Amino acid sequence: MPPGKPKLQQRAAGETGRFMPSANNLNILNIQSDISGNTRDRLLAAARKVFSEHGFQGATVREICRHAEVNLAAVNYHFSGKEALFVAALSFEPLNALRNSVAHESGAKVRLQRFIEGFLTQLMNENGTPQCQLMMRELIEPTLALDNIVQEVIAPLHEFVSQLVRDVVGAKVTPGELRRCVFSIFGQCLFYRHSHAVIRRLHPNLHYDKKEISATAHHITEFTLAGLRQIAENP
Amino acid sequence: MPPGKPKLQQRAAGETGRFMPSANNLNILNIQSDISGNTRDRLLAAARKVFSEHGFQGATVREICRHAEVNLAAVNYHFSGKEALFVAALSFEPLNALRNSVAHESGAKVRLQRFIEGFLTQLMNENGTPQCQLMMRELIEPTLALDNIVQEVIAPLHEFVSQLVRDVVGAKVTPGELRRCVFSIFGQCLFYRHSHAVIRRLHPNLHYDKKEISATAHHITEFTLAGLRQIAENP
DNA sequence: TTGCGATTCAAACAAGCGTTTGATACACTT
DNA sequence: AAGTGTATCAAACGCTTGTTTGAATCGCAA
Repeated sequence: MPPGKPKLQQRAAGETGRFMPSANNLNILNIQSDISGNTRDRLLAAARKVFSEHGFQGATVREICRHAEVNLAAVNYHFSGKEALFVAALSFEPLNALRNSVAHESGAKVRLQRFIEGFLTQLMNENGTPQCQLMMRELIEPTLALDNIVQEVIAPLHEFVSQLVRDVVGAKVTPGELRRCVFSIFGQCLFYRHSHAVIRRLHPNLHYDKKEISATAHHITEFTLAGLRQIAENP
Repeated sequence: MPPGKPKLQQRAAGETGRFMPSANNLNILNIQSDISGNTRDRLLAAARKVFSEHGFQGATVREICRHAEVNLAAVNYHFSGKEALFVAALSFEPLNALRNSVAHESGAKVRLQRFIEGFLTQLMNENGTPQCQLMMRELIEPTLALDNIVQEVIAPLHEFVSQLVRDVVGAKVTPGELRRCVFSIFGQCLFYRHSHAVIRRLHPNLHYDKKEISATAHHITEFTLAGLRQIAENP
């Protein structure tokens, strides 16, 4: 039993578990399990996957634990519960890294192109980080840490794109028009994630591999730049 | 008890319930309840409201029945269960009506403008039909009748917008570019619904009344037309 | 009035949920 | 070798869910 109130563990980074549980001791048979890391890390990885697929309400801790091959009680031992696990599974690094990597490109149009392509890649990359997809899922099902997410990631991201738009259309654009331009950019990108179930049914043979993502990013960039020029010319 | 297997009632349209239940007999005190119609219709109305707010998984039949002021068992009596109630609550008429009303406008740009404004209105209108919002909710949480919805509404809608795009950019556009243009249009519109929780947090003082919806529709139209012209000129 | 089918009711049911429990197994210190 | 704290385990708890049940109530017809 955990001593006192063991919730919200104070663990040093990289600390390893003490033993392998009997359900996981495939290694005594020299069988390599494809599960890596300790229980806590496996839980985080499984949580990102399951939460991003089914949403917070749709995901069950039993499925997460089954996927992580850990005991059911591990969620409440290593975290405080399902909700804390969700918050811990969130990660703002990929999107912040994208913002930073694009920021010191030269030329407004290049920065816009790079941002859209990077953003689309994070949204669509199936084998990539589900952390971004997990966050996008939260945007639609606003129950938990949305206030925090907006403050930490979304607002800086919108401000960043706002600056990109200003660099293209000039600083004399009205706040309302600026906001709508930013929304048009995000809307075009997010559509591919939010509506991907519909897209799959409309075009069953269409797969968003690296090439298709690149073509899509090129389209959105050209489409957007033309729209922005239109706004700039007719204020 | 219902005779045999009473599910999937065969009811004539407009048939009324036989008596007012004791929980609802406010009329003996001459108190006018704001609930109108029979049990089945009240259930449908409440289901549209609750489902569109919380999604299929998030909504509970208890909340729906409480909202409809109806006994809990009514869902399984008048329908076969929660899932059948959801399917029955879906309504394709508003979007099909929009398509038809726009179809016989003259001029491609006018049709596009009218469609975007009408679509945005159905998406955002808070006091309006929650049927469209209920359907849009289903697009993100693809569990139930999505195949049917895509076939009945989404596919015709995309085909309709595809024709609008062809009318603007010409028929020689490639299928891939055509598809991406349609996605850009829908993406810009749907953003305001899918991300409205984020928008509310980013701009707390911004409310999408009739005037703001109109301005937004105007922006999307101009933005899109410029993008389409760009596509048409650089094939 | 009596009987009957349709409808509504309160109550309970079975299943699934997140969470808790107490025992057990391990690594490490003394 | 014994003790201590950490981690995992199977099992159960309390609660909510969708659904079912059998009785009660209504309009209506004989």
